[in-house]
Amino acid sequence: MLPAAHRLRVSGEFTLVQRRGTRISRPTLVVSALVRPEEPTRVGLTVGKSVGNSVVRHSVSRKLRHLAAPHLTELPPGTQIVVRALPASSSANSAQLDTDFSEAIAELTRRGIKA
RNA sequence: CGAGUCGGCCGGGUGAUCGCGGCACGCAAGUGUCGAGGAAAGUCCGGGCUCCACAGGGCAAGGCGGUGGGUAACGCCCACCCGGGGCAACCCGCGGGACAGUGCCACAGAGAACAGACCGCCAGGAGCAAUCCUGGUAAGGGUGAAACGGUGGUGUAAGAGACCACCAGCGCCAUGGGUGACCAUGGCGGCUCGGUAAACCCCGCCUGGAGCAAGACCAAGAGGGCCGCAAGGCCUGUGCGAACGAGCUGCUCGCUCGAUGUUCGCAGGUAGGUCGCACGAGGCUGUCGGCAACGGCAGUCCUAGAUGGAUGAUCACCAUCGACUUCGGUCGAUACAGAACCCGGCUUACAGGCCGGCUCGUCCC
RNA sequence: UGGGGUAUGGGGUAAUUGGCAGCCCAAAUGAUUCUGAUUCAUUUAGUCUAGGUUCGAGUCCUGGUACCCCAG
Repeated sequence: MLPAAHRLRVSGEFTLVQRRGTRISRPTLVVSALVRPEEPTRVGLTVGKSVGNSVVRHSVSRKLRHLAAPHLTELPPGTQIVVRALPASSSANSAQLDTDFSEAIAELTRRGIKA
């Protein structure tokens, strides 16, 4: 699970990462990332209304938040990540979400992340 | 045993490892402990709480609507009354007023609201006849959701509450019962008056406005400042523009304030932290009062508090359901749904299961 | 959190005292043509949902569902 220090909180930071960052998409989610070396590594989640009702959205965001924790150390320091959940994620179990997220992170490190 | 009806309850369980949020202890590492619901939902009513407003008069606007009780309050709940449905248990009802006034009742039909006469029936007259004219009548026919009492008789040219008996309905009176809505019995009256107020309306009762992003405090602040490394966000001074009025939170009268002014808009938007914020119309148990809703008393318990927003992941065993089965098991699934200031209700969603009351039918003793 | 609105065939839209649910496009069938387009004729299909008031409801009332908008 993510401690509070590693969460993205401010609305402006979300738009910044999603607009300027590198973007990788998988069937269940879209990952945007941006390196800002002076910041701690942080992750933010966006789970829209199209995913499902409140119970489904919370369950998806809990799974994603749990999955993000082990990847924090592999990333370059100061990486800002925004994970946007797509409607397909409502029916996916956590194993599928894990493979999608890990692939996305691997793709990001291979391609390199914008600064 | 079958069919039905009403009500209450549960909402997967146990354990292990790794994590998240609050609180307590600790210098720290960490340890301990607590951590979603019956609807947390929809936001449809009612209240607490907070701020604003509150000299007064008038007019609007909205809501509610049998009676009695419960409650902090309610449009909620309980009991009863009345009307309708059901063999019954029981269910349903925005259930005041149509003699205050206005409006509407399509089509059909002669006629749809101070009744009226198409066919018909009867009498008189005209005519060779078919038929026509005048008058009486409203029993029968037909139309309609609805046609100005029903059945039987007396009566009559034919008929008719014209008269009589019974019944229905309306009004009044008396007696009895009930706190009351109302009910029962008896008598009298004229003989009989449509529906719609979830149409306008009338009557009675109730309602100041906004909402925890309410609101309070701390910090800082004068041509700038605060938070942030930054991107960016914020506070006010100030500037520009518009109006001449503004306030009394619907309108108006009236009153008060105001040109060094007031209001609105734009530059320029809801926050850095703390509190509010988890002990409350609170839960459980017992007992007493009450048909019940509910209330009194005693004992006992403390039970989420986030702010991009905490409940997740993996595994084992069991439970329930489904599919397959070589009957050993294997595989899959586990409803509706997630607290955001807090309570009381209503409404809606819900896999599956448990318990109880009552009614009807059949059989047996 | 507070407030407002909409829902009518597949799509877009009418319907006022409450009295036969229309119109355009689309679709289907047929005719015209050697074939297609155009044109003509015909047809299918609808009041978001559950109740209530009324003789009668798209319209009035209540609850619900979905969507949209406004303010903070």
